[in-house]
Amino acid sequence: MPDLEASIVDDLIDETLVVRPVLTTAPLSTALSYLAPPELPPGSLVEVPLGGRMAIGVIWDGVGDPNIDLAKLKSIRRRLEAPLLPQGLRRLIDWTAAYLVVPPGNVLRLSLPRTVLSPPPRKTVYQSAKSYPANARLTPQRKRILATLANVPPLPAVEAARLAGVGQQVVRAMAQAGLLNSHEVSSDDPAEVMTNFKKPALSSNQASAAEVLRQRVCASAFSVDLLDGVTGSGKTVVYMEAIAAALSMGRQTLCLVPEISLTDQWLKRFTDRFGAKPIIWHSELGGAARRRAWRAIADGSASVVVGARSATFLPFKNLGLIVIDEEHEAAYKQDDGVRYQARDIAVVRGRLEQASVVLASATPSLETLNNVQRGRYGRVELPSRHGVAVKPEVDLIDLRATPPERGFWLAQPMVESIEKTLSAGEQTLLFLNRRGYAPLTLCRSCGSRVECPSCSAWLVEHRLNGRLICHHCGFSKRFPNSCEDCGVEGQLTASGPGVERVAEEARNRWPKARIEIASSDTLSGPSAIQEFIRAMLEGEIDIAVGTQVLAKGHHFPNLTLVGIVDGDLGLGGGDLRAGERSFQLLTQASGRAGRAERPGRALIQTHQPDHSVMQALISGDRDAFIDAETTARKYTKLPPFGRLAAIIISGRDSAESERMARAIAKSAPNYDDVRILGPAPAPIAQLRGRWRWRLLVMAARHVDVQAVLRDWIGETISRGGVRVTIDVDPYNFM
DNA sequence: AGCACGCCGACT
DNA sequence: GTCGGCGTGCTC
Repeated sequence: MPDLEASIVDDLIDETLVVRPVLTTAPLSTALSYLAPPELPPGSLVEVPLGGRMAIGVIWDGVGDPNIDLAKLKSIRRRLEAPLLPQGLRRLIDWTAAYLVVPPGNVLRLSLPRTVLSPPPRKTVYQSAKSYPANARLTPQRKRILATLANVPPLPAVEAARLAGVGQQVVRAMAQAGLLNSHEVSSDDPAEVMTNFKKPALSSNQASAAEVLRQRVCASAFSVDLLDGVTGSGKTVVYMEAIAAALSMGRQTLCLVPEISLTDQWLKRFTDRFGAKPIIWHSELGGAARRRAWRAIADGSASVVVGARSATFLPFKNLGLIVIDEEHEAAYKQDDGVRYQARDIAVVRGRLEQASVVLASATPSLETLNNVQRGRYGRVELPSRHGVAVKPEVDLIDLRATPPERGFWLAQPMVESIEKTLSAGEQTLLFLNRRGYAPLTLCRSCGSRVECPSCSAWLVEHRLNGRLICHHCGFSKRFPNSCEDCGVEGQLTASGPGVERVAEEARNRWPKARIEIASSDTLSGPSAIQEFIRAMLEGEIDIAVGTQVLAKGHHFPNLTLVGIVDGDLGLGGGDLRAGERSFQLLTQASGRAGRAERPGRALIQTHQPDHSVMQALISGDRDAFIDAETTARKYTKLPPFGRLAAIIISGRDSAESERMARAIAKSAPNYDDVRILGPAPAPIAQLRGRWRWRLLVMAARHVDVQAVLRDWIGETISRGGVRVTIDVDPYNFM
């Protein structure tokens, strides 16, 4: 018998109940069936009994399983006081789960972070009663309260009392006496109202690009456009006009940005344009702010949301525009848990919501450019830089011909250029995408290398705090005096450069120059970054030595030289996107030079001056580089010309993991046009104490890889401490 | 994911 | 004699 007595919702006691699907956040392969009132709309948030406890779920679309054993059926316990999960999002969750071969409940969890479910705090507000009871006494204090409340919206007691200059007890007594009415309202402040505050002056190129995007938004249909323009061409100004169009259509905008790269500069431009701050969504958001944002997005009062990749799964009520800034950024790929590519999912969401999608980048991804070529995406180009700045001149320094002296990292031509820049009173950026002092510490006595105890990776020396740190798991320890293998003292020696070491060299060469390091270690948090930017702008720094935190975004008018210390870093590693990514990063870094009236110069130190990435950088011919990469991918049948999925097997026990990996490989089905590589130990074989093996599935474009994976592996599973994870369209091969 | 059910070590 | 370790399996 169905469990009826404990189950029925307070306000639904007399309803007839029917079988309905409810998706919970448990990692189950389908929605479960429950008894629920037929008139509860799909998307209602409900509490249901699940395996001896209560779980949060959402009434899903369609009908419940008609073949379900009636004895198993339970009823929903209650409906939660929350906005509906909109239909577009429900369809997106189903689509994403099927595409990534993960349980839909896991995807639902991305849309329902725990904290958003707590009911919004309420407060009691008071207003004057329509008519006063005959026996009510009107003292002078009471009259002042009535006068105060006469022409304002209902106020909380404290507030009314303060404005009237009386105690709040007066207010409460008046409510008792029937002189005031009270009611409960949400104590959350409403989202700020955006207006078409201040239209910017646009160049003619920008104006025509903005017009194309405006028309797309006004068409209220699905479309995708690449907004393609070099750094400084004004992409932000242009897509803000698309946001203005969405505002005027009364539809919401989602603006995705990589990580929390949301700068004060960007926010200032936004508020200057629209007269109010957007809703901001990222992983560090606190509980209350998160709940407020989520509800405002779901009830439609939030008109513009700027967020990191997790914002892709927010419950927009009426989404009309999705902007993906820096669409090529690898940070859009989530690399644990539900491994989604936010850019790709956002495009699907655009289709489900009949929204316009704008992909903005100076160095678009090969996948996006391919979609443009195939005519699936439009392209809006911003050809020239806005204003007077010119592209930097890019030159290579062949490290084979002019290597730096032993123990130094800057080659002679680089040193000379820096000296020229210093004497001209201009600024230099030395770019090296490697934190710390040295990536490897070895013992001169026994030759051993200092490794992380729980990862197969070297510990990186950080001299600023005297520690050795694992960049993969965060393990750290004090720099030891003696080698742990042979015990010999004073023989541990740094090998290879990090930003700290390059800064040390620069300080030795130019003792009078003001040199600062900019990496996530020295610039932790927005205030430190702001301070660094200020110091750069005011000319308090001559040479900045930085990692990719410096590669993008900021305008430093007096920065005229960018030196890439190791252009080859990132080219190796057998990652299919290594060349593309390297090109993007080095283009971004080089683009820092000379943005105002002064022409800039970028110098790249490399051992491979003939490499296609280096040639593309000096010629500035992005399209030729992309063509070559595209041809290579076509030939090797790699994405977007073929499909790729990784199967990652990991466990604390090395032998168990290997055995599982081999068993999975052995059970591989034989499909046409599907190749299976591996199992092979992952390049970082042990990570955070887990031994990892990988298989790679390569399939032709027409193959339904998801079906293959479902048949073969099922969803992500965990047995005997060994975890099997599927990564569709992997970005990270480590 | 939780939480139950289920078989082997050190404790009031 | 039990309390409890977390290994396996199910949740409408």
